[in-house]
Amino acid sequence: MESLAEQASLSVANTSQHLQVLRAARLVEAEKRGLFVTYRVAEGVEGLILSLRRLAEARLEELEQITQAFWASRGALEPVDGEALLARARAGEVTVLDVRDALEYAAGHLPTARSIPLHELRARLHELPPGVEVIAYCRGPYCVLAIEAVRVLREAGFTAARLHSGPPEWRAAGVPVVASP
Amino acid sequence: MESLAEQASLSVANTSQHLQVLRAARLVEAEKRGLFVTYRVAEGVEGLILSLRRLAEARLEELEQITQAFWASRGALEPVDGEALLARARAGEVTVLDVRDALEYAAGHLPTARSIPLHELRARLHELPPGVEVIAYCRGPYCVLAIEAVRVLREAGFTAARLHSGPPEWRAAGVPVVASP
DNA sequence: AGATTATTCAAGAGTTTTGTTGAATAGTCA
DNA sequence: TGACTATTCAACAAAACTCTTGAATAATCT
Repeated sequence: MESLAEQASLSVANTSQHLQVLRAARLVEAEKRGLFVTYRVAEGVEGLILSLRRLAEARLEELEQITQAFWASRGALEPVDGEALLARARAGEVTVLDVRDALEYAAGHLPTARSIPLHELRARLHELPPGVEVIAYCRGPYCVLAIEAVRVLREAGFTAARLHSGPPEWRAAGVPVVASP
Repeated sequence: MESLAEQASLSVANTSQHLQVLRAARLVEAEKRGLFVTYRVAEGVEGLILSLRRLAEARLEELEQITQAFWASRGALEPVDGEALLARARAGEVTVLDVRDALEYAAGHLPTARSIPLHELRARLHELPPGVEVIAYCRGPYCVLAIEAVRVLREAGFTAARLHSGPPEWRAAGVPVVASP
């Protein structure tokens, strides 16, 4: 909650009110665990959001144009995808990097991924095996964290690329997404 | 447009404004044909609405309870479904009846259906072949026109039942839906 | 028990959305 | 061309939503 309010840059009270509304609408579920309350997006809601986005992509040509231009202007960040990635990661050929906040990583991430939030990346570059290609991801196609991460990694001499998709897409596609305790 | 404003019981100007907003959002398409403008829900939007409804049905148990109670209180209107209906209709064993407005019928209806808007039904009962079972439908599961139609038909001595689904569901399921010129 | 912390509640201000009214535009028919 | 009709525009009023502030509640720690 604390963390949600901060990420949305809203007051804590306002965030709480929003969550109450969403809870009354059964779109999120709350679980009280000691002093904290954990909120979870309800089953099926993520899928609807993805459907909505697909419709938007299908109908708004200018959206595609804008995002294309944006990505192009950020340098050639060719999207990488596919499940072969998992095998390559297990074999140590690539490092899969989750650059979202630690709490988001804990809530669900790719099995082989390690967590370094973007704002800590520059200071923790030494944790990455040198000379190994890095594949960074964040929340999905419209999240810019991984784009920035790739920039930082390339500046530091790494071969780096961005994974276009994120946890919501993987869950929808049946790709395993694990949570940390 | 005229007809949309009336059905929504909104002023014509207000209806026009809503449609302009929806058009700017690419959710509806407009086509000017002489003095009138024809509006059409854009491709894919109907599907999103169905997805949204499915989510609502899945998550809101009270919705199911309310609708069950409502239908039960309206008498035993067992829902009838399936494509065998089309065959039976072609064979003349049942009359399929569309009780929506004439314009809605024209925009798309079941191939074998004939149109009698609900408010004209009592006066046009004689058009129906006597002694033949009638299956009435309207806009879909949450539309009450067909429920009322069944009541009227039974009062008049017909064997009548309600088709639970409507054109949006059929289109999503690939059932043929035809339009009148 | 008392202090501390995370979350929720309640009242009010600011902003956005929705609706109304009356006039303007554009196409049709005589 | 001029009268007519369907639709849209523009300005304003009403309603709903969002956010802030300050206090209340509930669980934890010392």
